[in-house]
Amino acid sequence: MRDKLVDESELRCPECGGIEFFRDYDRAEMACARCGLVISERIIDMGPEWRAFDSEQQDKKARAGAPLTLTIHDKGLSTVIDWHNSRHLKPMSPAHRIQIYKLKKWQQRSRVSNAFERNLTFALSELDRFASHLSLPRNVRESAAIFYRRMIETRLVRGRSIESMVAAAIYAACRQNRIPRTLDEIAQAVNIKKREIGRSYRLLLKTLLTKITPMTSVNFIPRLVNKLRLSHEVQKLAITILESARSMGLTSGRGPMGIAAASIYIASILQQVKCTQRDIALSANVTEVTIRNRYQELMRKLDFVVKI
DNA sequence: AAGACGAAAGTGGTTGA
DNA sequence: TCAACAACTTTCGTCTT
Repeated sequence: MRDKLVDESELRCPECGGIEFFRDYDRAEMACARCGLVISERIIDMGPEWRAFDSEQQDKKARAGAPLTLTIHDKGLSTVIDWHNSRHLKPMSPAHRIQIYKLKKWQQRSRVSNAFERNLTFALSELDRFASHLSLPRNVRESAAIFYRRMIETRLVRGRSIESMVAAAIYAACRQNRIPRTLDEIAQAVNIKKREIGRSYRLLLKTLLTKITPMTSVNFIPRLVNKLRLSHEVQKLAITILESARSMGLTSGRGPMGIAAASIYIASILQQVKCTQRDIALSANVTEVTIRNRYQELMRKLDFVVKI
């Protein structure tokens, strides 16, 4: 299958500047149609053929179905019996119609028959709701779904609230994907006590033997910088400060947000950008006092590292 | 007057017996 | 389960720009 000429409007071949590409799904490559340069490997085609230019193609369009996803309990693969008739066939008799309707009902029941499926169905809809609240990207939702599936498989969810386990899965997925969300934010979005999510999260790590590298304060910097509308230079400097602070062991045992906030504060001073402790404290959800304390610790020990 | 500073008391979570 | 503990917050008076 190497016959698709696609037009990736914003993509250009770095070799010849061509704008048309072959997609080779068998080898998962994309190549320039003019010079043959392989642009990218590992393209994934999970989408159906959405385009249709005439009525004939419109009819053919259904050949692929919706994208495969782990956030629907059967990965979106189940058969759904349509209650309406296809327009290619002759109209159904009323008796036939009733038969089809019953068939549909039982088929739907069997889809979510066992406890596993029922649990998953509910949990994944909750997951989607929570993830929307937190405006999390697709990939985080998918890995949260994977976590949750594994949690059910190891019987971790039994006897515990589905919501808190879903929240723990989301928290784990955020950390795994380096999308910084604090426990506080998640607790607020899902309306569950922070303590409970934390407990579920620890359980998740222990039972699934998952290694998730601890969230470092560096992960919070881009978000804070963005929130405060600071320049990229400030961000780079703040990260440098943070890295040297960490290498000197100044970050252990401290709240990551406080340290991130303090290094941004220092960076903004060094860059001579006006930014008050108050503003940063507000964006970082810590107090000015905490920023001050961290900031002074950092300045005391780092003054010879960061030269003005 | 706004922002920064720092002392002191209070709060909520963790740890270890 | 409980006390000790560290980190962090709240509050408020004072200093600096």
